[in-house]
Amino acid sequence: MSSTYHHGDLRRALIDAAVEAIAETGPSALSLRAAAKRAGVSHSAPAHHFGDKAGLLTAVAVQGYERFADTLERSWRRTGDFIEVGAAYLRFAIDHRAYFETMFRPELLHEEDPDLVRGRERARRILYLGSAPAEEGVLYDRRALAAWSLVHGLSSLLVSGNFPPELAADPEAAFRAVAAGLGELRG
Amino acid sequence: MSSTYHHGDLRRALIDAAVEAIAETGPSALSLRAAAKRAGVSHSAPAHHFGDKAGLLTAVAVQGYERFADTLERSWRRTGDFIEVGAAYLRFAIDHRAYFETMFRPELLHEEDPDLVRGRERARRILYLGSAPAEEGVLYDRRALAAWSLVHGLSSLLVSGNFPPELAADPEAAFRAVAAGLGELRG
DNA sequence: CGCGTCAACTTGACAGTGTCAAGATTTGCG
DNA sequence: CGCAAATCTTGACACTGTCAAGTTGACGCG
Repeated sequence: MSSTYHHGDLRRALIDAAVEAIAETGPSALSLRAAAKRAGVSHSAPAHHFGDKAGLLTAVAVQGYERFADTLERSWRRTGDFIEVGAAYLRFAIDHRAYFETMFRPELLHEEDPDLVRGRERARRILYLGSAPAEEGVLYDRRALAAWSLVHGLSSLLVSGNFPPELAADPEAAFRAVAAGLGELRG
Repeated sequence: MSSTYHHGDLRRALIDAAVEAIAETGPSALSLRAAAKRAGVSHSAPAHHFGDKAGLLTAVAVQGYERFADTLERSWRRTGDFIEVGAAYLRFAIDHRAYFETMFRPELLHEEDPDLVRGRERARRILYLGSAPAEEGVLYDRRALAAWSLVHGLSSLLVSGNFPPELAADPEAAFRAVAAGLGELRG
């Protein structure tokens, strides 16, 4: 039967299936066989395209980094504001939780994968350097690192359920409130 | 043979074995059978004490939260300074990486476990309220939430390998530099 | 048009995993 | 001393990732 053999776009279909499954159970509980079943193919079809379980998760992470970097870049261009980019970051973590969780779980990925390295590097460049044009020698902007840490911490705490319940209802508002009052921390 | 039966302190031994294993492979790759072998008992001894794989990980997380809260509390008493507590937080994440990673991975734990809830609550109280005495109605201190997010983000990024390489060598110094310049973010 | 080569996918097998039921051993309490 | 309960083991089951071998289909070349 020609419908099963040569699916045509199985790679993409498997990634989509994996993302769905991850959204339900988290990345560490992803099962290759379950993803294969979801895509309607045999249990070892994923291995052919991704080699490995880590290979499939790496492909998910790569796609995640692409969308992530696109989102951040767009937000930078539109607003040029740290706070707004931070809010976009937070929204990405919430709306694309499956991607977000997979991206920051290196023990499940092929860290040396060229596409992954490239995607990560692109996202890092946006986050480290902030609005500063890529000066030679300047490897990071301290303000950007602070902003990144803050919003990544908020996102991680939120996604992992370690957030004050009364703030979890509107995390973006909480983020804006916290960010607006950052100066108080110094005193 | 009386040496294998009635180990006497198997529960603790299994937790220790689990912590060692987690330190090597991460919490999601923990194997009950491997932990049992490490402790020198049969493959299903862990189930008797912890019921579940999630049960063992929960026990690890509970112990982690206890040590974590002790560390933070001690730092508060000694210094009374946000920055110093943050530094202690960061050091804990680095020095007790296995605990730290397990604590913030809810999909692997029994979230409703009373000991876990208690431990988490204790840590949260320290982190949310900061130095403020537990006023009624005040559920969190904005400065504390900002500090917590910042240092948790730094810790997570560091532990997950998403840190500028030249800063990863001395993360505490990086944290202090970032925290000291936080006010700049507002402008 | 036919054929062969190659990629895409399947089938079957293997060791390892978590979990459960049943059994064996030891402790402690009456 | 003896019995009940707690502790641990043994054996089994379904499921997992991975690998080798086989099957099917597409595509270019004669």
